[in-house]
Parts: sequence; C-alpha cells; structure tokens
Amino acid sequence: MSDHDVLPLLDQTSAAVSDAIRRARPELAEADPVVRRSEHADFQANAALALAKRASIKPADLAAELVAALDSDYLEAVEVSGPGFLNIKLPDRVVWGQVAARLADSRLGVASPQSGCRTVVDYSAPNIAKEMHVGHLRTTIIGDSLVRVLGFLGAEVIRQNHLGDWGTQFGMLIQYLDEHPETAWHHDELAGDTSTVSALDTLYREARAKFDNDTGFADRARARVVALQGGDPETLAKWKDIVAESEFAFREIYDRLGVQLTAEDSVGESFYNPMLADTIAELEDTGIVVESDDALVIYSQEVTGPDDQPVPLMLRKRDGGFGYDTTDLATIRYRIRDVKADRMLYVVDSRQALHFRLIFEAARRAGWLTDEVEATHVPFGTVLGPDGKPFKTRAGGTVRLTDLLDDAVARARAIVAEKNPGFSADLLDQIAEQAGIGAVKYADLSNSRVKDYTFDVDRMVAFVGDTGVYLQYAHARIRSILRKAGDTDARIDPTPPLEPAERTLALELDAYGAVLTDVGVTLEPHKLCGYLFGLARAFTGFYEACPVIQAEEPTRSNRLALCRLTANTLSHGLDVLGIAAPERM
RNA sequence: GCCCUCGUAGCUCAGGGGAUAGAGCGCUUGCCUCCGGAGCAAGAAGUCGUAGGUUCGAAUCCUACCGAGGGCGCCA
Repeated sequence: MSDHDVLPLLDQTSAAVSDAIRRARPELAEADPVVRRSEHADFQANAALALAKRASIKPADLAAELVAALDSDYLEAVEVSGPGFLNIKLPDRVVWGQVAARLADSRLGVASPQSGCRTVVDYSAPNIAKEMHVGHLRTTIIGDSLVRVLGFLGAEVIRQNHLGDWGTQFGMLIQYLDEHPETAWHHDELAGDTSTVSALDTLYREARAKFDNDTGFADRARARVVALQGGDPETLAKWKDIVAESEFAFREIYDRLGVQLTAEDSVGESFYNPMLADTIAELEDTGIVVESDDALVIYSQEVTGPDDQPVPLMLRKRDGGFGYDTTDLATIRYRIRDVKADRMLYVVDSRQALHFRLIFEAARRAGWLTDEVEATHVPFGTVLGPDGKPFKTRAGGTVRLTDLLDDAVARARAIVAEKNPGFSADLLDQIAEQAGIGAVKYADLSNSRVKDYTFDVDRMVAFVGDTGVYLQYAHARIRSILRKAGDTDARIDPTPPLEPAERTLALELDAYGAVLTDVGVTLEPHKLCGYLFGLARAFTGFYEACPVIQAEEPTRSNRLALCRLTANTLSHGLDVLGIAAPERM
C-alpha cells in the first residue's frame, strides 16, 4: 500500500458488509460478503443468500440482521430486495470524494498489488534472418500489454525476447553469403522498402535450394555449421553481423508498434547454448533421464501419446544435437536460478500447451520449479483470415507484419481524412499511423486471449463499434471539451446531488484499478478493453444527459472534473494496452 | 486412440454460481441536429451445442455425448 491508493467503493462497501457480518454472526466473520455492482443500486451484497444455510436461518431474515448491523454512517440507504439481496446506495458526497481523490493522484489512485514480484515475460521471439509475420502479432502485442499492466501494478518486469538465433540453418546461410560476397543485405545497402530480414529471408531460401541440389555446397554448409558451433572467429563474426542486422529490422517494427522490447531484452537461444551440457548433466543426476533409440529423453509421468506410451521431452537427439526442448529446460532453470524470478510467463501460441506442460513437469521433477515460483504458459489463439482459416495472403503465402500494418494504416488514413478533412497531410499521416496501429492492437487484445479471431481490417478501423479508433476518438472528443472549457484545475464541490448519469460514470471510473488488478492475475487484456469501451459508453450517456460547459457553477466544475478523470482513465488504459491516445483526430 | 481449447442473438463477441442473459455491427420505428453525432429512445431477434447431475439458485461447477479447431520423440 502506498499514499496513492484510493480504496475502491466496492472494497469499502465489502468491508462495511463484512463488519456487519462480524457483528451479527461472529462465527461467519471470515465469509465473503459477495458485493457486486448492481442494476438496482450502487452495489448489492449477496452474502445473506450464500450464508443463510450455514446460519440455519432464512435468507431474508439474515439479510434483515445484516441491515440492522450495518454502519449507517458510510451508507446512504440499504434495503432488502428479492430473496435476500442487500441493495446498497452510497452518499453522493462519498462518490464525489472518490472522483476528486483519483483526479488528484498521478496513478489515478490505483494500488500496486504486484509490488516486488519479479516477473519474467517471454514474448515476441522472432527468428533471426527471417521476416516477422502475422504469427508474431499476438505474442508481441499481448506480451507488451502484459508487461505494461504488470509494471504499472508494481511488478519488477523482466522482458525476455527469446530470439531464434541459433541452429544449423545459420551455417548454410553464412556459407551462402560467403560464396556471394556481392549480395547486398545490410540495411544501409538496401533500397528503402526492403529490410535486412526480407533480404536474408530470400537468401536463405536460395541457400536452402542450393543445399538440396548441390552436394558440394551441402558439404561446405555442414562444415560451416561445425565451424559456427566450434566458435570459429570468422564464422562467429558473420553470425553476429546477421543477428545485429536482424535486430535492427525487428526494432523498426517494434518502434512502429510501440512495443517496449529493446536490444537488452534479447536473450535468444544462443545464450543458453553453453548451458545445455550442464543442464542435461544435472537432469541425469536426478535420475529422470532415459536413453531411448540412442537419444536422451525424459518421459512424462502425466501425459501419454498414441499407443499409451508416455510422451517424451527430447534432451539430445540421436545425432547428438539439441532441440528446443533442451533449450527451454536450460531457460527455465536459468530464469529460476539466476534471474531469480517469482513468476515466469510464456506468451506463446496455444498449440505449444503440451510442450510447456512437459517442460514445467520436468522442471518440477528436477527440483528447480517449486511452489514458491509460478510458471505459466499464457496461450493465445490463431489469427484467422476472412475464410475462417489461418490468415494467409491471397496467394496462400505468409502475411508479413509490415504489410498487415501498412494496410491497416492506409485504411485508417482514409477513415480519418473523411472524418476530419481539415488536417494537413503530415498530421493526417501521424494520426493515421496511431489509429491504424491502435486498431490492429485493440482488435487483437479485445478478443478473448485463448480464442481464435478473424482479422477484419474494415471492422477494426471503424469509428463506431467496439474498436480502438472509437476509444481514441472518444478520448480526443473529451480533450476537445476540456480545451474549449479552458479547464484548469477544477475543484470538486461534493455537495450537489449526483445526476443518475454522473453517478453511473463516477462508479465506473472508480472501478478502473480493480480491472487492472484482475488483468494482472488472469493475464487477459480483453477485460481492460471491455472496461474501457463500457467507460466510453458511460461517458456518452453522461454527455447526452448533462451539459458541461453551459452548466452553472459548481456543477460546471464538477462535470469538467468527470470529463477530465474519464479522459485520463481512457488515455491511461489505452497506454497500458500499448495504444496511443491522440489529443485530436 | 488419448489430451487440450472452443460451441451464447442474422454476424462479431462479452458474461465463468445470483434478480428479466448483455454489447457492437446489421435490421425496424420514432426523436434531436445541442459542448466536434462517439447521436438518443423504443423494437424485432437467443432451446446459452445436447442430455443428465450438484445447488435455495447453473449460460456459469461436475459427468457423458455431439460438433469445430489444435496437439501427441528426434522441426522450432
């Protein structure tokens, strides 16, 4: 707890009901008061229904007891309704007080429940020398949002970009580059619209073809692999060059997406390479490793595959090589032992669910993963095309992330230009970029994480509906009201009665921190999206019913304060989603 | 074969023990044209995949089944 915390009204009400339970029925003192937002009042407490059986009393009678025991000083009105619901209304001054307190605080009064939790977030993980594509969209966007939310909630977040930067394919690529020194692939040698990874991607395909058709080249490529793994300085230098150039290209996309990943967060497969032998040795010491068909494996005790055989993790392949099972085991060991993580999140496609289950099981059996540490696979569904199948280009190829974003920005530009024809080309470009990128991110984040969703650009850049653009526009409109009002530091007078629409908006604003806390636990950003959309709608209701600028004082200042807190909450919420909140659009 | 995820309004999706199941888009009918129309109000539209069970109470929890997608040793 810090000085920033403004205890939500729901929590205050819960505490009041808990007090009443303690006074009326001491033996039920620890019971959940079951306080929720209500359509019939500010809040409803369902404790009487839940506890009546344990108290051997009718729900309505227990409800009446609780009403009698409630501290009436804090509450405006309490009444029993239906079979035993407690409908609770709070005094207007209390509600105004919350608005004032949140407005006065830089954190909007939100607590830091994740304080001190060292949290590793593993996300994005593109492959070196390959282009980022639609398959990297969700992990990057969801991971970035979780990083922002958890960080805001006080967690010590450690971002980890587990780059695919090691493997036999690099031997082939390096050999090919070596034999074609005239080929341009560095970012400063390429024309504007071609990136390093685009060039390398093409070169890799050429190398692959040559590898398959030219035995001489295949032999030289294999020798390169040996040289790379053996640490040959010249080969290693080339590899480092490829990695650095690829990261340069990734950073361009990260910058464009507003993703917080930096070079310092890059801890790829190569980083764990020197630890693999030791990792395997340690696993062998625990006795969970088995030799099978000349390979080293760990058989699961929990999961079986076809023919009822236990599913294995492949520690060392028959040819002596290591796959990603081994790397991931070394990784989890490192993150527990050296990074000293309290919590490890893997923002990875849901198809990897079994893999992570096996990794976590093995880490537990090895004694690395204990009950003190949380390891969680944060799975997400597939991005689908208009045909309901995994998103591909019309030709059936992979959709490049750059193309996908360009398309969204272009459509957003058309929409914004139509809405606001007065913008200069420069301003239009800037806003279109923010709107288009925000639209893509919001569309991704606002769907349930584990479900697949259909990528529909026209729908996501619309000004109406549950879209990022709608929220950005709502925010811009409120800022416009504040500019027009010449709003300074409006003081709230807690004495005027609350209009129903003011009350609805104020209660919604008060719930922001609880939503963030929930996202921090469930790791589901779509709940924040749903909240922000609901908040924007609550504001629309308020704006419709309550004139702001023309209102008399003190109502005018009070309403401006609601406008300002709404705008601040919207922009803050968008920010932790990783979405820009322009002042105008 | 086994395991995982998902089946909610015409479409896209929320809701994951509590009052008449919600939103957006689309559709119908009115209203306003007011601080930048992010309009507003009303309406039509649902056997919450099916069948059992637990519970005072189930879209929500459990079981079985049906349907869709995904996964199950030397790719990562």
